[in-house]
Amino acid sequence: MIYDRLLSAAIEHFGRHGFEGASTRAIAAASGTAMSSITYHFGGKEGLYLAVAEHIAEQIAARQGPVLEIIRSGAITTPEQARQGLLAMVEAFARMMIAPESGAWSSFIVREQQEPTAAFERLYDGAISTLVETFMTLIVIARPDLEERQAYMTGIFLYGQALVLRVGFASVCRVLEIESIDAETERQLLARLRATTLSVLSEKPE
Amino acid sequence: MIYDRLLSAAIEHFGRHGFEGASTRAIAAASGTAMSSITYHFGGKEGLYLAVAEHIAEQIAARQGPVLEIIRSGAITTPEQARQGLLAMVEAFARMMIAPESGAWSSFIVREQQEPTAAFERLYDGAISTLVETFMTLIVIARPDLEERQAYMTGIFLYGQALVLRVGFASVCRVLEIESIDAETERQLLARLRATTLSVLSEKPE
DNA sequence: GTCTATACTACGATAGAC
DNA sequence: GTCTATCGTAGTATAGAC
Repeated sequence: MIYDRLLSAAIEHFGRHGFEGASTRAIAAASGTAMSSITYHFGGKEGLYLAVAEHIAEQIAARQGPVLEIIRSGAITTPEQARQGLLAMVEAFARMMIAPESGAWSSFIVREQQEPTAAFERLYDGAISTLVETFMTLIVIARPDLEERQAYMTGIFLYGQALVLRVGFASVCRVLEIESIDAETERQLLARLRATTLSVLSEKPE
Repeated sequence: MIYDRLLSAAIEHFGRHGFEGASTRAIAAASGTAMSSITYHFGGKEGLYLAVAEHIAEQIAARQGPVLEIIRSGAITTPEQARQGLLAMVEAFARMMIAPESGAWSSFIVREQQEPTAAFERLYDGAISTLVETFMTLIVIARPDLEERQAYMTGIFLYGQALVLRVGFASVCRVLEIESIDAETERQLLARLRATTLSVLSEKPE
């Protein structure tokens, strides 16, 4: 119980302020417990940080799991089937980027991408790798005109479109003149993302 | 002289570790001077942080300035002209994302996007706003079939494609099985980015 | 298991010598 | 202008009471 409260407070604090920026005292206080509980349950600040990474990986795997399930069960072979699978994955990813609940996760991961620590291994092996591999398998099928490496690069750019919704959040809000992403804006964003994704996937060689 | 050394060390430290994570002692040591020099020149840690934001904004403005100059001088009116302008801007931005020298800048900006402080105002007003406004003007011209808001969203996604090269750096390297982005990979990435950007800009309504 | 008390380190700010 | 010395605060870790 205190274990869980510590973990969820830690996600918030580490996500918002980074490893150095977050304070174990503040995390303990937010959990209504003493700082030494962190030592008892996680062995210290670093142990807590790694536990957060593992928890995030599990949550992502759980959220993206259903989509992956559908895709993998379907025995996808045609470019059109692959396109539909990719659309579903991009949309699920974009929804996660938009959801305020996952804000701390995204920040946590983004920090780790730029300055990877041991936590990045857990994130990548626990969740990201599965996503990326499925995605890359599909895009190779969807774009048979491209070499494998070129197809991977295309996949990276497709992911980037969704990523910007979180990583460029402050600028996105300024451009659209909003404070946060409301339901209508989200609908429009997803519709537009669908359109741009489709046009990239249907891109004709010049 | 010491002023410049402090500033450049600060960019590196703040970019890598964030505001709380960076230590004034470490920055001073890296500059070969005493910590109190920071107080003298910048008034304190926060003053130094803001000075870094301003410096980054200037650097970006200087780097992206030439492209903006060309675009604005050309009196762009046709969709085809706008497409060429957008391609140039996206490419310039992607080059900046790939360049290792700008790694600290990007990290600095990304942090500010997710948890904006007073430094974000300086970044946005000093550099980002000009870029974004030019970009959005062009995309409205390039995609006359879209409403303005839809066009803006499309522009956001286009930027995201380049952004992922920095923000998802660790994953990009894993997918492409490289340690860092070499010249040949950079060439391929830019070529692919050009193709996906073009297909988004030429997207036909269904 | 959880809390209190304490030890120890590192931080940023500041005063004062040069 | 730059450095040294020092202060107060906040950080993590740890020992020990309950």
